Amino acid sequence: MNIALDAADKKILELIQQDATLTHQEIADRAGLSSTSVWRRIRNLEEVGVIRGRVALLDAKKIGMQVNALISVRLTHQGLETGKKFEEFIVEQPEVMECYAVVGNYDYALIVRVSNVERFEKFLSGTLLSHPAVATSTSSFALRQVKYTTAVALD
Amino acid sequence: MNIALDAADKKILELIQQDATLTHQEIADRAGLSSTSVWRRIRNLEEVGVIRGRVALLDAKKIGMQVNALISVRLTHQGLETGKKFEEFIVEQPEVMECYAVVGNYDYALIVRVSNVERFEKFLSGTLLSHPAVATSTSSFALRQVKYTTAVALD
DNA sequence: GTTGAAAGAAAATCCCT
DNA sequence: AGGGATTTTCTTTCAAC
Repeated sequence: MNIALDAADKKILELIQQDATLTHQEIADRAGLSSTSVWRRIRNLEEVGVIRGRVALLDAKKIGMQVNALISVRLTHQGLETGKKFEEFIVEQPEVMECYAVVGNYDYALIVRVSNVERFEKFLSGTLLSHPAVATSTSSFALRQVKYTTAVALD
Repeated sequence: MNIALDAADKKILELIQQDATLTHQEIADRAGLSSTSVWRRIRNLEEVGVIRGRVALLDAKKIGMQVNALISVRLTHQGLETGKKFEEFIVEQPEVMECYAVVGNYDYALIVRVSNVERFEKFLSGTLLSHPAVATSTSSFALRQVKYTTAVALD
């Protein structure tokens, strides 16, 4: 399950986590490798699934998706079946960017992104709270996104 | 500030948010455009900053970054100066994937990713709680990442 | 002003040592 | 693992709508 990375792999991953448009040659120069070697290593990292994919990141504000909400959800029952149903439902909701199963006062933490407060209200009462597995929820709006990175630190 | 997108732009963005390795020709085929047109539109979307960049996403579990923590932070003072210092500090911490300024019982919500619980403990007491602006914090570990997407829904 | 076809440049991929 | 040929893709140009 756990894949070992050498220093060259880590360097490559650090670079492409920040900028996936770098050419193999640019990566090779910065990592002290040949471009063929970079190509082969990236191919391997993709094959074993360390690299899940490459995506374009958008500036959500610039396209009018300005509301970021943090929601805590408590389910009606904590059994496996209820959780499974809820999770399948969550994965299908385009407004939900992230969902974490947690323990404690609530069962799930969600990060939701919508264009405005009306849409949020619609998502909350029309979608989330309408789901039979959901008992209660607590929402708060993010005033600002102080930091957002997809790059995990490789230590 | 807010940039208007037509149907073709939205289709292109939807596709490259899911997979940035698609060629212009593949995008063109799926969006009903020519590859030149796709190229020009993507270039414009980059210039106006709608596309912030392209990055490689990794499978954090496979490289041993298995601990995902959600942390609520309350500052000692809610003045601008304290907040600014804290935010500058947070941006520099590689363990912090996301940070949101919120209102309510606490001031910031953090998502932190580290390799193991020892590293988390080190980050929490050695880094976060050692910062003079931090008054209190509440942490919970994510049992599971149910959903994680970087793709915002364009409606 | 926006489109698409086709040429030219650049990069990715594969082969061979 | 690296150098170089081949293939694919990206970028630019230019003519048409």
